[in-house]
Amino acid sequence: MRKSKIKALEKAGWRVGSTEEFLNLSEEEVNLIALKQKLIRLVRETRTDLNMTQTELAKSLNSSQSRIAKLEKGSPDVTLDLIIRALFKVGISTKKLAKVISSKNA
Amino acid sequence: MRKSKIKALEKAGWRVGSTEEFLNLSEEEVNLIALKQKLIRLVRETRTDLNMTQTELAKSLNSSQSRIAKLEKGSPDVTLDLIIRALFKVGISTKKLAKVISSKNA
DNA sequence: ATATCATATGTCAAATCTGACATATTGTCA
DNA sequence: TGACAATATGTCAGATTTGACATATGATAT
Repeated sequence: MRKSKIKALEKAGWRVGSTEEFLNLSEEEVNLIALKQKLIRLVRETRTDLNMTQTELAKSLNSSQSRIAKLEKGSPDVTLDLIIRALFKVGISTKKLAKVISSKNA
Repeated sequence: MRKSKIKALEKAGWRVGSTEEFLNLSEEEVNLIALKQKLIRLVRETRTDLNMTQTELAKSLNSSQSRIAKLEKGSPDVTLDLIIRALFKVGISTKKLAKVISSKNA
């Protein structure tokens, strides 16, 4: 965004900044969200590769289809704990896990 | 198995770690616990390397010293989310994170 | 089009986790 | 020894996450 435009917007009463700033997200929260996104993608990819349904994965985790759907959709109330348990359940190794974590976001 | 059950059993004198089979801990729960242990170690190591106190780390995370103490002691009620946020707060990169995750337990 | 299976969305009570606080323990100085 | 800082432990009310359920939407057959 052009500086002149930013100034103009600020004059009009807008606060111009990054999305993170707007949402008041701290650095480690941003990093955590990015990490979750990578892992969530991996859950869905791996699950579908195994021709497994959300319902099947849910049952094996003593969870429910709706929760897995929320997980894969990135619902903010899903913990990293559940994501990681799902990953282990679909057979992801710590090595693969590490690889994905250190990879750049798509 | 629920954490509350594990806690109850431990209070009653059982050692959970060594009686996995009897307690019917599933594979992904065991893996999750092992993963947490690795990361917990990394939190303490990195924090002390930075000459940072638990109180200081807690404040920067809007948490409390007692929670960080529990985290570093491996209290079962501490989520992976909090552990990872702590790691990012002490400056761990995703690369380093990945390295530790794929490393063997000491 | 309709039957069927998979996924998405909304709600909620119960389970779990949280920061806060008090207090105890440990370590480290003089 | 005692004072002091750091860490550990216990408790708890409030906040968040959970599985469960109902239901909607989507996808894919026949």
